[in-house]
Formats: sequence, C-alpha cells, structure tokens
Amino acid sequence: MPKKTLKLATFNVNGINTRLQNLLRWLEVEQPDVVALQELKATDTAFPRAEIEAAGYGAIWQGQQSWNGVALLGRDTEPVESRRGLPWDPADTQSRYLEAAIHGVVVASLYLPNGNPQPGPKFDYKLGWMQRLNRHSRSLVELPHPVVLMGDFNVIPTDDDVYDPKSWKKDALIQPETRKAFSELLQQGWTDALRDVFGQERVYTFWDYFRHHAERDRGLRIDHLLLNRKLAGGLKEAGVDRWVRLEPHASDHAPTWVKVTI
DNA sequence: ATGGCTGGCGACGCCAGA
Repeated sequence: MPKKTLKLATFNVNGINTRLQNLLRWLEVEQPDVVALQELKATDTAFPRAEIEAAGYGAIWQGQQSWNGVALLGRDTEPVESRRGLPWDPADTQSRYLEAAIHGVVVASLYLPNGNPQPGPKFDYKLGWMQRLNRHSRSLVELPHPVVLMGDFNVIPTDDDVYDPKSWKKDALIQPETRKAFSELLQQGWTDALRDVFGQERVYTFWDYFRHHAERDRGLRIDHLLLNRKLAGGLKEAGVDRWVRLEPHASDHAPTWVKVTI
C-alpha cells in the first residue's frame, strides 16, 4: 500500500467557544489531518459542531461544564471512537481522555490533571490519573497499528523544558513524582516526538499570560506527542505553531505537531 | 518571596489554570 504523510496536532484551546476564531484560523492556515483538542470548557451541547464541520473536519468530543473537555477532529473524515475516559475509576467524572481511529492512526486526546497545589488531593488525583494512563497505554504501545498519545500532559519532563526551573520548583508539573510517572510511560516504548526531533534545542508549547512571556519566549514544554514503535519509524518532522500563541486573544498554549508517514 | 494575567460563573469577588 502506498505511504501517505499525515500532520497530527494537539492544541489546548483554553475554551473552544471563547477562542473559536483562533482555532478556525489555525485549521485553515495549517490544515492538520488529525487534531486533538483539550480544555474545551464547554458542555456537549455547546460544542461548535457546525463551524468545525464547515471547516472540513469530522469531530467527536467529551464536554463538561466550565472545565476540562477533550475532542478529536479528522480532516474530511469522521473519527471512529474506541474509548471515552480511562478505565478503572468509574467515580472519575472529569472529561480528560478520548480515543479514536482517524486516517488509519489510533489517536488519544488527553488532558492530564494540573495537580496544583501540591501536596494535596489535587496532586494525588494527578498521580492516580497518571498511573491509570500508564496502565492503559501498555495495551497500546505494542499494537501493530500506528498509535499516538497527544495532549496537554501538564508535565515538564526535564529542566531543559522550562525557561527557569527555579521559579517552577514547587509546581506540580515539575515534581519528581510527576517526572517519574512520565518517564515510566516513555520507558514502555513511546517516543517523545518533539524531543526526538529537536535534540538539545529548546522548544516550548505553553507561555503563561504574565510579563509578556510569550513575546519573550519564556515558556514550558508540556504538550507532548508520544508515538508507539509502529508510528515512530515514520516520524519526519515536528514543530510548534508559535504564531498562534502570538495572535490577539490567544490560548496560553500553541498547537504542537508531527508529520509522519504511515 | 510574591504576584503578575485570563476566563467562567453568576453577580463583584472567587476559583482554576500552569
């Protein structure tokens, strides 16, 4: 079968309705084939289905009032849903995980809990969620099909992934327990695509709204695309559409992507 | 060491984000 090239992207939109024009403009300019969205901050009925369809994308979503919410988009195709929510905790009602087959790739859109303040119950929830993710991901990494886990992981993997590690010392995103859980996930056999492509070079995906951090490129790398063995062999390029972060009324995250052949 | 910014909720201040 002839190989095809796909652009797979993840974007924490920080409110899909608040930032719909930013999202639509990015889709039009960059034309990704597969998109994972996080932080919809919208209920299921408030999802802007018509506008997304008019832009040329099929979509599935898992909304929630006020917070969280994840979605998957396929350019000129309807995602085929394979999972909604992580297994093993029926009491967890937060909308943070959605999985589907799109253009021949198994794709997860995940919004890992922030976990602040730490220590405390929110940090415990984060670590528990990571344990469940790692348990579920073991069933995906060795699949003979291409698989990508992408989203806002809320993990700063190393001190090279933050403009100033000292100022984030107490943050849940940088704690040893957080990093250990993420490292254990990678050790299952996942490829951290941005780090693989950029090597030692600095690359960020999030810049907070304070002190003109976006313009000064003082950011964090917390949005990740993890490729299973089958997909990692086809990794060609990776990048961050930082221009989206510099637009008026922007999300605090930028779209982060890979180009792969399958 | 702290607070700086932004948005949702629902009624002006509080919470959550990272």
